[in-house]
Amino acid sequence: MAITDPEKRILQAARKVFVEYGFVGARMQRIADEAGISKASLHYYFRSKEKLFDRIFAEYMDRVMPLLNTWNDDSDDWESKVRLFVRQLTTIYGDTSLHFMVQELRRDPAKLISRLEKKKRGRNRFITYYERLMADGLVREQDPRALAITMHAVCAYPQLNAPMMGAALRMNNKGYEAYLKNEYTEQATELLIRLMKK
Amino acid sequence: MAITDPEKRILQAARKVFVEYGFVGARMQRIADEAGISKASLHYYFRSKEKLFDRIFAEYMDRVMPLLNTWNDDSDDWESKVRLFVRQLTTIYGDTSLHFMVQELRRDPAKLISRLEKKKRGRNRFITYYERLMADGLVREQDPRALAITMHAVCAYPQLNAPMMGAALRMNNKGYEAYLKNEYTEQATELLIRLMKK
DNA sequence: AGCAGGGCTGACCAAATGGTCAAACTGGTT
DNA sequence: AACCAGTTTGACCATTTGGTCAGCCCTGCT
Repeated sequence: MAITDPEKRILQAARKVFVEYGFVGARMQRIADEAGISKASLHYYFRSKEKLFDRIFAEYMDRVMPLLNTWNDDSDDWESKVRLFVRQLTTIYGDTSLHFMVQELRRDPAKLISRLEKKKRGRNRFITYYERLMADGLVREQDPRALAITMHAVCAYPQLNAPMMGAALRMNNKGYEAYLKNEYTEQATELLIRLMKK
Repeated sequence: MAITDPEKRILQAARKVFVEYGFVGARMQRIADEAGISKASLHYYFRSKEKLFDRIFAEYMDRVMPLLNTWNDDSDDWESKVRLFVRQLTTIYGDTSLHFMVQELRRDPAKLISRLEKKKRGRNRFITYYERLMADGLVREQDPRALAITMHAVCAYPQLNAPMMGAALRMNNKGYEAYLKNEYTEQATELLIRLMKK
């Protein structure tokens, strides 16, 4: 609790509370407490719950969206590219609390759309890239869309639905988390590469 | 709006409202309206919001849980087994509103645990099955846990995070949904089978 | 008709919650 | 000291929401 800019303290508190409880479940009082100020002060800095939420949500959005469009690189070494991509996806999806975004996106899809239209220029880069690789005969012929979905699914889902998958594998919280971090990511990467290999 | 058992009408209304808004966002008044009765009547049948919610949640849980343990069959024809499994997963995950369960499970993981302990007898059946197949040299050698996760991920995620993936693929709602139903499921099945083949 | 009991509801309540406001406090400037 | 602008807050408000309750209505029984 260092003496820092109140606005930053508020944002940090809001992040925490919104991610944990979602927009509907979050309480302004709680955010104020967490930031160490009064609720009135909170409203002094951010006029409304909605305004504050939008700020937080946009933040997360801007961090995740680029991942849907990566793959600028045009090199032929797609294998290490996949490795890098998976590493990025899992880490960002992990500490970015994807579940928060999924939840809020469902509550108000308009938010995504408006924020998305701007960046929607051109086709998905992974797809373009993979099509090029196919044309050059470097990878297996298949619908790159299914591949794209699979990549994201394999990285995101185990974290998104951790309680269920952990239970299915008969692991407790710690064990499942450890498995994800220590073994699964590596295994998933290999699976994905195998899917693309000719 | 046929004249049916009020309790059934309530349950149906509750299902709809809880799934759409989640426990925190759901309103008892709304459920009552949807069921065509007064809020007081609603409380007459189900003492509290929590009690009503538990009933609904348990319902969904009982429908999804078996999927985590399928694979009774011991035949060697694992390929058609995979095909069947994927079909089941996608349909049940689809109309069962997996997002609802994921959301509520995160809100109160204890609910899963208590309801899970009962069925937690023995190991995961898919894993046991796959280990047998490996021992018999019928499939590729690999950690079946990663495979189990991948299967669920590939079936659930595209529906769970539809807005994001749809956007990533530059499709509108309808288009994305159509793609999932008409092509993706098939492609995903083939991907999974290819992952297991020797 | 009278009555009993379950189903159903309008009116009501207490608590929670997002938001407002006038007043107090702070540090810097003249 | 007087003043000013930006910051902070306790007290307060209107609304929403889960839940309660006394009583009405309906049906079947005597």
